Amino acid sequence: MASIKITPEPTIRRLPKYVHLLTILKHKGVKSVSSTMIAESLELDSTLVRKDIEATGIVGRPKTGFLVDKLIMALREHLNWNNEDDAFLIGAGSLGAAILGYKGFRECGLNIVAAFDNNPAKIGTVIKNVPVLDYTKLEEHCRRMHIHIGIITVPAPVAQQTADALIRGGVRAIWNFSPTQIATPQWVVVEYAQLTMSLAVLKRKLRETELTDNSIQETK
Amino acid sequence: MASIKITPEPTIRRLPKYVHLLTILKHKGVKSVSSTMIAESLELDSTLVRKDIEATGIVGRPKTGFLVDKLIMALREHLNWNNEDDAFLIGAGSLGAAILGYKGFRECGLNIVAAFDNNPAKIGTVIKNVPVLDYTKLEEHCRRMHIHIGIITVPAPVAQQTADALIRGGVRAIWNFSPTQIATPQWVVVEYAQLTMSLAVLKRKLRETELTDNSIQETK
DNA sequence: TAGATTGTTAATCGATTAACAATC
DNA sequence: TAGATTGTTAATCGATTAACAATC
Repeated sequence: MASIKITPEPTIRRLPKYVHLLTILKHKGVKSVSSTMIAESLELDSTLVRKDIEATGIVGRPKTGFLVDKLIMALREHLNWNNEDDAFLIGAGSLGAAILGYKGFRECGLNIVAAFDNNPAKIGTVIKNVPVLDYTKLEEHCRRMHIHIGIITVPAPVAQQTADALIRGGVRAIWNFSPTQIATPQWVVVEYAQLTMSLAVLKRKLRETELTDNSIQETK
Repeated sequence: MASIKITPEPTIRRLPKYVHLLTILKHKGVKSVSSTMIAESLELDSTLVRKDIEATGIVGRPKTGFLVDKLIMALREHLNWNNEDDAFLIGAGSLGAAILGYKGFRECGLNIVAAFDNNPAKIGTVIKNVPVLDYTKLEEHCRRMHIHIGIITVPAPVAQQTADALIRGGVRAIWNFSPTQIATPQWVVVEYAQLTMSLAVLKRKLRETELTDNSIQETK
C-alpha cells in the first residue's frame, strides 16, 4: 500500500517560505544551514522549523545542520513543484490576466495552457502568450486535454457553474479566486485564494494596534 | 481605557465569508438567519459560527436567530470596512494593475489613491484611473498625505527597501504580495498575501488525494 | 406549551513550544 | 573533548467541537 502522511496545512503554508529563503542562501554560496538560522530569518521557533523539515523526510547532521541543496530539492519535491501540472484559467478579466502574466507560478509547477471567457471580443485573442478560448467548450477541452487543475477568476455569481463545468470535465483541484463558497464533491480539492480575506486581516489588525496604542497613551 | 478584544485570526478570516453570504440572502429578501443555516451554507460548525458572531457583539434571539441587516452592519463595522482607508500601491506591474482594477476592495474600505513605480515609462501615466508616481518620492508623499496602508507588489529583491521607505513615511500596515519575508518594527502590521503559499496548499493536497485514492484502489 | 435556537461551559483536538538525550 | 545542533518526547496553548441550560 502506498502510504502517504498528510502534512498539516500550517506546515504546507510555511514550506514555500523556506524554499524562497534557501534559494537566496544558495545563490550566496551557502552550503549548509541550521534550523536556528532559518528560524531567525523567518521569525519562527527553531523546533517548528525542524518539525516542518521532518515532513520532507530530510535528516540533518548535529552541529552542521542541513545541506541547502538537498533541502531545497526535498521541499520542492514534497510540494510537488518538480512535476508540472497543466491548468486552465477561467475568467480573463484583469485578475485573470495578472495571474496569466505572473512568471513565478512556473517555478511552482503550474503551467496555464489556456484561458476561457464568455466575452466574444476576448475569445480567439492571446493574453500573455496564452490563448483565450470559448467558455462553452470548457468541459470538452478539460476532458480532451486531461486537465486536473482549474483556476477560477470569474465574477462571484457564475463561480459555481464554472466549478461544475470543470468538475464534469474531470478537474480534481480548483483554485478559487472568487469571493464565493463553491460546493464540490469530496474528492475535489478546493483552495480559496481570497484577497478579501487577507485584506480583512490587515484592516482589522491595523485597527487593533491603533486602539491598543491609544489605550496605552491614555493609561500613562 | 479603551478596551478592545483581540479577535483570533481564524475568526477574522471567516467573517468576510459571512458578509458575502448574508449579502446574497439580503438581496433575496431574507430578514433573519440562524447560525445553523450559515453553518450549513459554509460547511462550518454552528457553534463556531455563533462564537464568531459573538466577536461582533451582536446577540441573537432563540428560535429566530439573527437579523440579516444588523449582522451585516456589525460584521462590516468589526472589520472596519465602513471606514475608508487611503492606500498607496508600489510596483505597477501586472499584479499591481490587477489590484488597482479590482473594484471589490472599495467595498472593504480600501481606496488606492496612487501607485508608484521606478520605470520612467510608467511614471506620469494613469492605470485604472489611478496615477502612477515616481518611486523616489514615495516617502515624501506618504508623509504629506498621511497614508497608513502600503501595498507591495514589487519584485522580491526590492521588497525590503520598499517597506523601509513606507515605514519612514509613516505607514502602519503593509499588505505584502512579494514572496519575501520583510522585517518591520513591531508596531507595523504586515499581512502576507502570497499566492505561492496558496498554490502550494493546492498542489500538495491534490497529490495527497491522488495518492490516497491509489492506495484505496490497491487495497481492494 | 413544545420545540428550535441561542449563549456558555466543559471536553477535545491539533499545533506550537519547551525540555533534553543523542550525536557529530 | 566540548559545544552546537539534531530529533523526539512531554507540556502548553489556543481553537474547535460537544453538551446543555436558558430563552423566546
